[in-house]
Amino acid sequence: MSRFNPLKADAAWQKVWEENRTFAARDDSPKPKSFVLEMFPYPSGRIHMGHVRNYTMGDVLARFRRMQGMEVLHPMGWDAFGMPAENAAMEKKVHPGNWTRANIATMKAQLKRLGFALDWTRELATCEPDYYGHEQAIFLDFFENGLVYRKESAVNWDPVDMTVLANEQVIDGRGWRSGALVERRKLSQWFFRITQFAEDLLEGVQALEHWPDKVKLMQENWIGKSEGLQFDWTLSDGEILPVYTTRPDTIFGASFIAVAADHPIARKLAASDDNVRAFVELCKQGGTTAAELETQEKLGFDTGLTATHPFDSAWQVPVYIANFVLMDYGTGAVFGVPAHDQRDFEFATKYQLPVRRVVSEGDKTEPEFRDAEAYTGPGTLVNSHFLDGMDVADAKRTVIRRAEEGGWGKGQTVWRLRDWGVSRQRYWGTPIPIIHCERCGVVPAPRESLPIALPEDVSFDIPGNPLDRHPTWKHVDCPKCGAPARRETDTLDTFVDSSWYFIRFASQPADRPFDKAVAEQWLPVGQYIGGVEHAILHLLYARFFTRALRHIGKLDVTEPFAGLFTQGMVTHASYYQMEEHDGLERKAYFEPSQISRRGDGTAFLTETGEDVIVGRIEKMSKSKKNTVDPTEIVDQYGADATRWFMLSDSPPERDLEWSESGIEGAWRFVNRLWRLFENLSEAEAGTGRDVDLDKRLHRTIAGVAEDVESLAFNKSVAKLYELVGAIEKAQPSASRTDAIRTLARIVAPMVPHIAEEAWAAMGNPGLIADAEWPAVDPALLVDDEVTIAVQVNGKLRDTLLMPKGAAKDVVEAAALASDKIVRSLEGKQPRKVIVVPDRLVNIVA
RNA sequence: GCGGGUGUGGCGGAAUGGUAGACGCAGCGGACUCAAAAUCCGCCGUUGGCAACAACAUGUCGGUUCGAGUCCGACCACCCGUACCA
Repeated sequence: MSRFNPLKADAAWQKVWEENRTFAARDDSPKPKSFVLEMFPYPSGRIHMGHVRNYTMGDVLARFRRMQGMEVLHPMGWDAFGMPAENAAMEKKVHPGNWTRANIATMKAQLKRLGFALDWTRELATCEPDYYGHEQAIFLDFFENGLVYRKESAVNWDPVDMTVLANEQVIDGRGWRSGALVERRKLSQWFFRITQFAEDLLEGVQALEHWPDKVKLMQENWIGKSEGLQFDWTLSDGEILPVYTTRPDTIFGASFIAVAADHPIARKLAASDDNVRAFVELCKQGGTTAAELETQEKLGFDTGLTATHPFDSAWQVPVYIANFVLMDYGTGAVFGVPAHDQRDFEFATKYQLPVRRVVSEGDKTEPEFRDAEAYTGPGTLVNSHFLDGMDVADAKRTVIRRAEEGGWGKGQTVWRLRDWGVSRQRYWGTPIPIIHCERCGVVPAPRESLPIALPEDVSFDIPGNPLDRHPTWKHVDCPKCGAPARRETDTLDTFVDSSWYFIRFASQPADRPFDKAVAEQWLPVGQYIGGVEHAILHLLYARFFTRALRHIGKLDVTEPFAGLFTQGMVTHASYYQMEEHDGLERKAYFEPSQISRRGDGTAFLTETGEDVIVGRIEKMSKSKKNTVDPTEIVDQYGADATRWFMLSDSPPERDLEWSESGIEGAWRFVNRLWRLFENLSEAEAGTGRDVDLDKRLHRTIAGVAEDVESLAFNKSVAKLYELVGAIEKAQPSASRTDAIRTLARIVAPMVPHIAEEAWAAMGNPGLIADAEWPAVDPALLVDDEVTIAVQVNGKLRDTLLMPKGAAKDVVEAAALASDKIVRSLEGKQPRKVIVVPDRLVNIVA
């Protein structure tokens, strides 16, 4: 008997699949269509275990759906634009394109090595003109339909690197790379009008049945709908100040007004008053990190202005400038009701402003507010003139109605969601197809000039955008008037690239982004699988794209992803020693391959014997050096064992801890399978039926199908272990032979190489990848005998083997006759006997 | 702070309100072997007991129920998201 040779089998079957184009999806197939998609990778260099887990899950589902008779689209591509390529260009002096394409080649080979059932004929890379050219066409479509616009917007500007930084790249107010103090700069930038679809995006996400609640909630919060009143206050200098509130009911609890430091009123005052200017400057200081905001003191500056209460012209409230008011939400001005808003309460306490109760809390109705915290709960309006006695909702409606009648305010919905700024001052991205002409202004690039390709001859020696300083690229004649003009040198946010790649996978004509009819055959994606880190931005942007495309009549799909699954991370312990660096303590990490563990859990460097600290179990990352290269594992154990381990043990939505013993267990299982398959082809088939084994087989077929359908791979793995154990123990019989032959098909989606090997060895024609999922005989799913638990006062005392469907009184009699039960009752009379048919008997005594 | 999730043996985890701990990993004992690897058989929550068995046990405390890991209420711990959103 030989051991399974994965190296040989993997390569052989991967070649067969490739030559037969087994996994190429046919647009014209008469079969029902299924689109299985995993989030495409960024080509960072090599694949990591997270990729392997993600793509294995999708692969099992894709192969399973094929076996169920569906035409499956399971494509792969590369999210190939982005910063790391430019960083590599700066550090290693390689062109971003060469670096990226070399990484793609490496990673593609690594993915192929795992035997994924991918349709490589549809492979795409977003950094190639035959992809981003079509993206430019979509940009022009959006532009023509008013979904794209340009506006001045503040950005984080790194004056040394001469580039715009994302918020995540600003650390303690300094650029992450240069360390220079970041400036807020106004730049003219391109925006997608995502807020136009805010309501629809919110309603749509709520209707997605096959999305995790967690992700739906995150999207809802991000869109952030709130309903309230925008209304005017007249200031003592005669200006009108619009204020937005979600609590118009508390209008009679108003204590002060606060405006943002960059509010026009504050700016106007700052121009003539040094004290105001000093305070405004103070507000701009301080970081924007979570920790700092939390501890930051609420600061206010009394402008000396007052505002007239809209319901009482004699009532004046002071107007402050405050550091906690945001200019870009609502109107940049709030009115403070300290009794019923915690933040207002803190502010009022600090500046000794009145705190007046206007909503009752239990039996507390008096206007004097003495509690240590604001009351934000429900109640009846008190001390509020005509609102007294109403509940909060009624009072809100009443105030909004009065404001609208009086012409000084109106009910308004405000969204947290902002329009999507897509301009990036970078080289390695999709050029924005726009030309700036001094005479004609902003002119879209002519369609026939697409794709507008990136120039290859660029340098990264000096900071700034290489496109902007390229000697010729940006100089172009205006398409309208022919005068010398300038190309837009900003490129698109890489999230734009990933907002429509799934459409391009479904249909990829050469002359346009996609064919409407063909794309609609496949879309929406039936099952989308990826990391939860994309729960908000990527998924929201993709949902915006399909809506925008539908809006302009290009594609009749609303939701891009009907089913979503967010898988957990692959984790591993990290190992480090503390070392001193420039007087600072820091961790120096070691790779797991350098480490040996002792029985007590401590660890040391294998080579030197030095102790190392065993750190947290956390996501595999290069910076923590706690990565395990999938390729080394595949080379050692084969693709099937690696895949099997990825599916075992941990529920897919939870983190999976990598372990050496885990992969060895998977390898053992692959060999157990192999022994069954190989002995079958050598030994003569048994005769006679083994009904228990038949039943177990059919239960497993049904159970595994159900588990795979719901992506509960750890459960299907457990069921397969049980079946294999039962087959191993069973005496030879026709049933056992059937079971082994069928087993190959049940495991095929998970361990496809050994399954093909077995399928061929058993003399079957064709490929197991094309075989049908085994049929379940429903008659074998029911048992004729059941084990019934017998409890006394809810505690298990005995079990009975009874025919299925036995009458209640028969079961009860059998239970009461049991020796163990008689003993447990200790002579007490049963007061009550509960019989659950085919399950249990509970005797209450 | 707010929102969400998780909490079960040494570990990963199973369990439509109905026999808690399936399955895997690790460990222990045995078989085979000159020996090892591989493989096979057995044991494996805690405590007491030779055993039969009993008691305890699903983060904590309470509740609903004939019966709770599962439902309800309060709390604790950890993880994730978010950031002064008026």
